[in-house]
Amino acid sequence: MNDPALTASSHRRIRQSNEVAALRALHQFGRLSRAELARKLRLNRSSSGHIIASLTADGLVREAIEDSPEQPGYARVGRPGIMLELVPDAIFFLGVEIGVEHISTVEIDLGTNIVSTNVEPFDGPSISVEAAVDRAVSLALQSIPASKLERCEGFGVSTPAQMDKHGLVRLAPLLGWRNVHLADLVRDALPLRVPVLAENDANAFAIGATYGRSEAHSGVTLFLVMESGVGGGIIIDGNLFRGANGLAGEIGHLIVSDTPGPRRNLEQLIGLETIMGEYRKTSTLDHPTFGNFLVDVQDRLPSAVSIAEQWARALAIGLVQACRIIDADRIVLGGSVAALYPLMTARVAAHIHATQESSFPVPSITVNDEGTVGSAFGAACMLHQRYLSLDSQRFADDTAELEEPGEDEG
Amino acid sequence: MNDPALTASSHRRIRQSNEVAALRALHQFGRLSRAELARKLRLNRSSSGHIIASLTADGLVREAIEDSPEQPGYARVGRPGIMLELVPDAIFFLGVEIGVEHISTVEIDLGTNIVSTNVEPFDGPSISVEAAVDRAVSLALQSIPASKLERCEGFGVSTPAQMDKHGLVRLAPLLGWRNVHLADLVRDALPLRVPVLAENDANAFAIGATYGRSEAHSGVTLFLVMESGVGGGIIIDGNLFRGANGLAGEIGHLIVSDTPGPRRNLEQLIGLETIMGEYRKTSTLDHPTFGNFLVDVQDRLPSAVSIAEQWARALAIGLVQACRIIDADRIVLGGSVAALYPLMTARVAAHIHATQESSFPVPSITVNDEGTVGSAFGAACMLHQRYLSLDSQRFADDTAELEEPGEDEG
DNA sequence: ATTAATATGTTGTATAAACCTACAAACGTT
DNA sequence: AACGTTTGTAGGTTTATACAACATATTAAT
Repeated sequence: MNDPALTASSHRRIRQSNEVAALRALHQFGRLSRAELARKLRLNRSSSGHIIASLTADGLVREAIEDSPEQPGYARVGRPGIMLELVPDAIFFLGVEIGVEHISTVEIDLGTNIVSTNVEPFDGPSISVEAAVDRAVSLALQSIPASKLERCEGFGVSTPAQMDKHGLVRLAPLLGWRNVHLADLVRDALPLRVPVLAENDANAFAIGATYGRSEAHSGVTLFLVMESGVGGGIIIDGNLFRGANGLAGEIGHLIVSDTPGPRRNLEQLIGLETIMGEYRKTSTLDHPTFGNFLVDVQDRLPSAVSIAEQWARALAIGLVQACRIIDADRIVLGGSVAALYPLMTARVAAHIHATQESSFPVPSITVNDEGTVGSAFGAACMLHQRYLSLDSQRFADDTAELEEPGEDEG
Repeated sequence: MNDPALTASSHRRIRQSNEVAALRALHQFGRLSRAELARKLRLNRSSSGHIIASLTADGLVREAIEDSPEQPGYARVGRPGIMLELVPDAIFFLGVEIGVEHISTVEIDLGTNIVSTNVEPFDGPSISVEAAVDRAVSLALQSIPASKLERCEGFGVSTPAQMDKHGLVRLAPLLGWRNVHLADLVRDALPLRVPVLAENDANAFAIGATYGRSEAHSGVTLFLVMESGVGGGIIIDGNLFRGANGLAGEIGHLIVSDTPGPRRNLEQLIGLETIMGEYRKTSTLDHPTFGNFLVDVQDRLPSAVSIAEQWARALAIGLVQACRIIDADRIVLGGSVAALYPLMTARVAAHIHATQESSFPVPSITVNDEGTVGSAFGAACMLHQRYLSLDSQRFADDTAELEEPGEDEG
């Protein structure tokens, strides 16, 4: 009906917007004085003081105790400012990943530090959505004392599924779901009333890997998660780019084969499945693992190197193709297969140069070192991000919560 | 230094933001009463009145004379509102396209109506940047009376080049340019001090084809310009997505060949050059034109149909590849080759379905019917868009214009 | 050690712009 | 003609920022 960018700013909204900006600045820069904040926000010093007073009253911000390591950069003159910081345990957010083989949960605080994690084996395909949601919710809440629950300010879910931005799952082939409103199910299963967001696991991973990172704050980052499947996500200026149907960055389904024969997509060429399939043919071990493969590659065992070389080539082609379309300046590799990249950096670079025209820029490629809870962490970060935005529930109280179902474009 | 999204809203900014929102709403919806505007902007009716008064005083908005065609939809009750509209000739914007073979210029008014156009033959490769800029500027200004000049509020340039968002051309292979600051050159060549923006021609075309269109106001549109070369642009929620280096959407360099032999990119498969090359081999005419080819395809001449079929297949593969990455919900085809699409709609759709997995959504495909000045028009639209934003020069007067060179990420 | 210089945090006042309420005006309906 | 409904406008209120002034804390200089 009306564009989000079109809504006007009322009086309350100014303060809200500025409080949010202050919180974001504190999150991004860690510690700031009121005066520094005022400069960053192009705000008067006194206004900055008022905003901080309000945030302090809410328990979100406090004056840091004197242990600042005294930046050695430049000797500052004049009265030193009182450093301010977010109060980490003022509130917290939960993220869960409902995977195919496990459920992971993460609790993060206002400083996006991981407070605790849980992982539990899980047989996704054999379990109904409702049961999966129940398991996920109880696992996430099990280590949270009841007294702390009310400080929860958001619950994020990530799962390998195509879903729209409202959390309506169109299709989750690996879990056998179809047309279920995951976000609503989680909302109903929760014993608290907090914002709930659901997102594709690769997208969530991408958010988690970039959220708060100052490098990712501007520019285009392509995130690749390589496990059995190959998923991906795109972060533009620090925000997830979902595309029209949440499928943006689903790079695993790119067609890469330029070999004769059946058409093969990137997932079939660089996924764990394929690597291990090839490796098993040549390995002398009974039950070769991916770790064995990495060692063999490192030892330059020809059979393993050959597999890795194929992988490097397919990866390079896939990345070049993707960059022709989104022109990323940063590529981040994640998932267990990413461990192969450091051994093949030069070969991947060579294939990239061989594949694309020389006038095109080459993006930087890095490996993400998050643990196994990356996707759940990203889901939690989504709610942190939401909290530090004008959509925050912090401001939902006064607005009359006008019900407008189906307002968005279908 | 500080993120754009991080700057706070001061007092002036609120009004500015609301004036901008009002102008945008009027541009988007054409005519609105004060009360309608207030509802759209979620603003109080009286505030809406104040904002309109201010805009009217500036000569940008006026009360429409009584000729509204009286929407027959629903009989409205109560006092009818006074319709407001933008004053089209309050200000104007100029756009020029410095092409390889011609220079085109467009003048648009505040309502983004085309007021006048000029086209002039031009031999790009043989002419220096400075001379090209001079020619472009004088052609754009030649039909503008001096008295009107001061109402110019922006000048846009489009040209086939890789350039950053500041208008610094990295490389323009077709024109032989390298590392020239096109926007600065144009700024210096202009006898007026107005905002100047430069953009890649395909990107500009994409803006022009979607700007103001309500369909494009949300969602992801992939725009394809098919001439001798094949360029492209991506519009996300009504805004151009440039990527890290302005190369986003440069789909012509996608690798599509899955045939054995040399690797071929999309441009080499669906560009005018290729089609005509193949067509010349089979045509009985002395100097076959693309028009002849279209007729032959329409007449189902086997040789022509075969060429078109190859084209349809390559196009389908390219589009599917692109959608795997950006998940577009709308594809717009432009350039002279786009005329082939209506004859091949079914074949393209068939190839799309054959190429991608059935679970993926199929974007809608349409043909853009802009004239030859599309790219220059888009360049002008960029400045219209800028004028209707908080970056508008309208607001630059009071702010102290603090010079901060090199502030952006390098 | 005292003074000057500089930057910070706080306070009180001014101002801008939105909100709210009320009311006259303009139109359709009864 | 009376009534209900919606619009546009005017006066008063609210709120959050800007501005100016001042006390405070620290470094540099005399």
